[in-house]
Amino acid sequence: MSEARPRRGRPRDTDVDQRVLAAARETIETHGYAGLSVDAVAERAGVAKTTVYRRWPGKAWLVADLTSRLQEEAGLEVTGDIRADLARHTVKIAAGLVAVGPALVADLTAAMANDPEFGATMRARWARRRQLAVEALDQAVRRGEVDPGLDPATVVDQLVGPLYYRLLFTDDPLTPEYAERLVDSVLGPPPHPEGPSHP
Amino acid sequence: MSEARPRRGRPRDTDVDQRVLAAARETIETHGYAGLSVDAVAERAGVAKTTVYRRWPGKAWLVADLTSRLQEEAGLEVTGDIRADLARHTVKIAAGLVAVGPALVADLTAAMANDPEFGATMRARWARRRQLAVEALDQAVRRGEVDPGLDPATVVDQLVGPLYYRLLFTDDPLTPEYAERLVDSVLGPPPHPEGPSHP
Amino acid sequence: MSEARPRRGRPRDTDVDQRVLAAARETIETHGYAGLSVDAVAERAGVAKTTVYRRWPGKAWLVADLTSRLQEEAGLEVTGDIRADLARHTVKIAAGLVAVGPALVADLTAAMANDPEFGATMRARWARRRQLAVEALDQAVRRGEVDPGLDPATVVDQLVGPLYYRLLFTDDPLTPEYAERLVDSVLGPPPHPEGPSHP
Amino acid sequence: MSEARPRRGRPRDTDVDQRVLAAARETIETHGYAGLSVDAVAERAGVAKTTVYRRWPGKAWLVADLTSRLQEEAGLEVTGDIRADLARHTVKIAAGLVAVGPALVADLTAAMANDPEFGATMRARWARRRQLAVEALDQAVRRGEVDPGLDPATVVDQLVGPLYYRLLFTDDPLTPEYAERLVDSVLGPPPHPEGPSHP
DNA sequence: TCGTAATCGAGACGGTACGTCATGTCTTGTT
DNA sequence: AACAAGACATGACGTACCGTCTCGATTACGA
Repeated sequence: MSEARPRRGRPRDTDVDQRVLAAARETIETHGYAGLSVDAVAERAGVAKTTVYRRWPGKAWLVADLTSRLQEEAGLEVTGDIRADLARHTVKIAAGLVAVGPALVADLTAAMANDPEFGATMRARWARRRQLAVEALDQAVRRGEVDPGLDPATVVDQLVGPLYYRLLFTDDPLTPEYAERLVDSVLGPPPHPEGPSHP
Repeated sequence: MSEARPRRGRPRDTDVDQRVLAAARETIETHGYAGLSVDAVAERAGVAKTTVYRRWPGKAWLVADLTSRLQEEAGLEVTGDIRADLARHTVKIAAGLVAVGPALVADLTAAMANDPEFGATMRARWARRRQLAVEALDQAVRRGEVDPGLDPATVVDQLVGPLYYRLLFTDDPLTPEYAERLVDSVLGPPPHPEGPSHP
Repeated sequence: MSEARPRRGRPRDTDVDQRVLAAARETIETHGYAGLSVDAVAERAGVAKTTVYRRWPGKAWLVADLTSRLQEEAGLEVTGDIRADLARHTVKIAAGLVAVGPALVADLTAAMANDPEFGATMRARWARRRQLAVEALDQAVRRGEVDPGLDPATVVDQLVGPLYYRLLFTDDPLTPEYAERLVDSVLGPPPHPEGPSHP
Repeated sequence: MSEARPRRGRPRDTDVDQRVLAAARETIETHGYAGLSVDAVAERAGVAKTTVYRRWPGKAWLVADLTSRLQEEAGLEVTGDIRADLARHTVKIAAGLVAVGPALVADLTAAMANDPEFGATMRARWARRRQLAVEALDQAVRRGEVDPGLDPATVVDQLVGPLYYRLLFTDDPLTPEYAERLVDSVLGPPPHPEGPSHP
């Protein structure tokens, strides 16, 4: 990736990325998302607009970068207990979405729909995460850990889709409990040590 | 509902709405969603821009109106067979979303997030539809038609949420089959009283 | 002028003119001249915009009407003492201009320049007043009352022109003293009973 | 005066000013003053509207700039013969006003009355010119070159005021002869040291 | 007394321009 | 090269007037 690069000329100021991203976050906090213009961010970061565009191809990419740092990495941990794994995963994603907030997500969505290249990139990024969850679930199905009638891809959509839906299209809060309820809803109620649902 | 108003002043030209909406639809079809400016729509409709703004507070409201007409009215029909009712409903919503297309949906989403008033209005509009489905499912639960462990609101989210999710965030197509699969996935496989498909 | 007119139909509401003009004056006082729109005036007068346009061909004509009522009729009184007559006349015009104010005058000026018909009408209206002054002065010249080298038309312009000039283009106030000074300046200093300027 | 500025950022395209002003002049010539919109000028100049607004705060300022270039610089030349100096000056101003035309002048006047800041700026600009003439005349008075009873400021108003008055409020033409007649009218007929025209 | 004609209130409508905002590119001089 | 500064093209936004129009509801006069 970083092949010896001869790197002629003045080297890049290393903390510019941080300053810009911080400025973006602060701008959103103080002036709301609507006030997030590249000009404003650059000025707040004490950086020229040119410098911003040298690092990110456009506003959408900058925002995408910002959001991916706001979310903790929602990598799926596979422990063998698929229900718990999915629950943790779903809760993490929900938390990430809440941290980022509806405005950012919505704007990125619009950018994805209007800029094909950006859309493809973002979709690919998320596809990987989704694929991991699907595979884990698929293996659990094969292991007989969950109802064999379930389609793994559909189930995963039914875990993640409602998160975005709630965030963007309803007034209801996106809580960890909600995320867990989603898991129970598709996988069926969890078995209890004492007194299972089907005695 | 409010047909009793005294009707003062010059009445609105009845087909202006139609002309504007038609012009908007045509503009999107020919120039893509990105080319949809209020100026362009007004000109194409043979109408003054001010006339457009008299009827719709802004571009977003016009587009929202347009989309709600592009979707067939996804009113939930209650027949007593909740599974079939929900399936039909979900398929309809999916078809509506496909008809409207990701770009429109995404942009409206962004508008909702940036204009609080618009967001509130749209959310309220959809909340009604959602409420109907929740209530129908709730009654089916009480009737014992479906698993009593299911939370109606969560289930409905798991039917509708994935539709938006697929449309906006994945490359996978949004088909009627997918919509039906969602129903089966949360409600469990359909019972086969008289002869299953593969006996 | 008012030839027997059959006067069919509903007669005009007699005090509408007054109400509209009053509303115009009030609007200027409270919202400044910039806020003087026909809509605003009509609303304030409790009158429909149509009604305004039925009486005045356009905004400029309304404003012209308003100004002519703000100025007291500056008809030239001829007493035989041309210097005193012109002084009184000039002072009256100055007072009228001050009462009307620069904004109104300026806007009427612009309207005159942009609407030929309106311009012609207004010019004709003032031409009469000007002609009277010129004739009075001309007779005084013939009577030997003033310097025979003076051109009456030029002198009158040098009395009235500076009034508009001061009002519109300088910061200096338009006082009665200034108006009188103008007369002295062109006609030479007034003769004194005891001790003339050239003993 | 301020040529010492560090010159940061991309320098302004030097001929943009020229192109815009030329476009404005041409637009007025072809489409009349009424057709002078900032949009039209910008397009004709091959320049973005924003670029116009970067240089001139608004339409009025642009037009004002244009007019000041249409008038040849009416700086007062002081030769010692005050009568000739003032005559030349007055003729120049008259010529400038004619070149600019009543419509422009009238509209600028209206702009001055409606936008206080613009008005103040324009008044200040002209005040300098006026002050110069007043001072020159004042010195001539002290030198005994003209009637000591004359008030310099009043006289200057009586030279310039009638020019505007004729241009804007009468149908009479604004000729050089008229301008010269104004001078004779206030200063008295010119002395004929060596042989008058009609002895 | 009843119809006819004009007035009035209300507000829709076409038209035109305004000034603003944000994106992303480009052009300087400076480090 | 990277960087700061800022000019520039582009394109849309929403607003404000103007003057015209189309309704329904009045209000007189004349047949």
